Amino acid sequence: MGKSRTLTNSTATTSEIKRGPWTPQEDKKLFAFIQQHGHGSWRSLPKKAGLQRCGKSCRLRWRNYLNPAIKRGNFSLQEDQTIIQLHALLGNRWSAIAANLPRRTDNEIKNYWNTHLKKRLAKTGFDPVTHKPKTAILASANGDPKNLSNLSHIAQWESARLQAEARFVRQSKLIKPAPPAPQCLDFNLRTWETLMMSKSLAAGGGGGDEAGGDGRATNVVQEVGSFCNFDGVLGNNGRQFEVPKLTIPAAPDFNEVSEESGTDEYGDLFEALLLQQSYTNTGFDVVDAWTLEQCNDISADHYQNVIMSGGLKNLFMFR
DNA sequence: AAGTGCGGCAACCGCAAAAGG
DNA sequence: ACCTTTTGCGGTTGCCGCACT
Repeated sequence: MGKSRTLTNSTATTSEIKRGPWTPQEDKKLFAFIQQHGHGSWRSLPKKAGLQRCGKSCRLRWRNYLNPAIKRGNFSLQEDQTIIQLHALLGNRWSAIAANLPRRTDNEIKNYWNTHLKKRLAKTGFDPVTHKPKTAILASANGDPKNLSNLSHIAQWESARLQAEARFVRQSKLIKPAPPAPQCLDFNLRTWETLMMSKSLAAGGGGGDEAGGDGRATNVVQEVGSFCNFDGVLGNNGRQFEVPKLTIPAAPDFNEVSEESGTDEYGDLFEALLLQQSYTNTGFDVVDAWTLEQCNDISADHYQNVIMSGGLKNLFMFR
């Protein structure tokens, strides 16, 4: 730390080793040399290639920039999701994450995480380290009984996460492509639970304020109702439970809502959807995946309604 | 037009693990 | 078994360019 790159170019003491940004000429030399001879020993490469760099610097430059096998440029939505999912499982093990993203380097993924994804998670109310909803963390910290449902969701998430992690380790040992794993943790189940919770609250004769004291659960039901239709029954590995199948009403004019719209009025919801998509695909047996294709079928009107009522995000955050 | 602040990213550093002698 | 060298990894820094004032 603190060890500065002010060393850069300033200390002639370290012989003639150059540091700092690479010039096109240097890139050309390194590239041509490796194309012709391979890199061999990195330590001896600079001399052979006529570069005044240390081997380590050459290696880094090749690995993160010059190597034609690497892909540069914008990350796709799929890649975003993969990174978020794998980070939830692996933490800051960038090389392991990179191994699952063909042609991407660990350095690039690390930078992308730190500059984009971390912020996106934080913005949508998730802790970028634990991947848990911040509100849930707070609730567990103050032991508020009104937020017990949060705790059960956290436990559910954590349990599933650990299973997924164990699975990941097993699969790594077997060196086999990872098949989808059978653990139910999906949007529909949570939606269902939220619905059930709300119904029981309603049946208990409470008004809206019974739901966590702020009427939110009732709002959630209303929003789910305005937003989706429920049907379908499914089983899960012998344990039967009935879970509503989520379908999104089709609407034609959703094109105006896109990822690129960024900071428009749909931005928050869009990010929540992206996040939801990321978590629901964490290698679990997703009953009815909430795909972006489905998102594209949501009408702008629905979006606006939900945004204005301000509750959907809370649903995503397991309220 | 100039100054300032901020975000993104390339590159560096130190440490750990692996490989070689 | 030990030591040295090489490679890999993750955290951090600082330059550069863009946006804003």
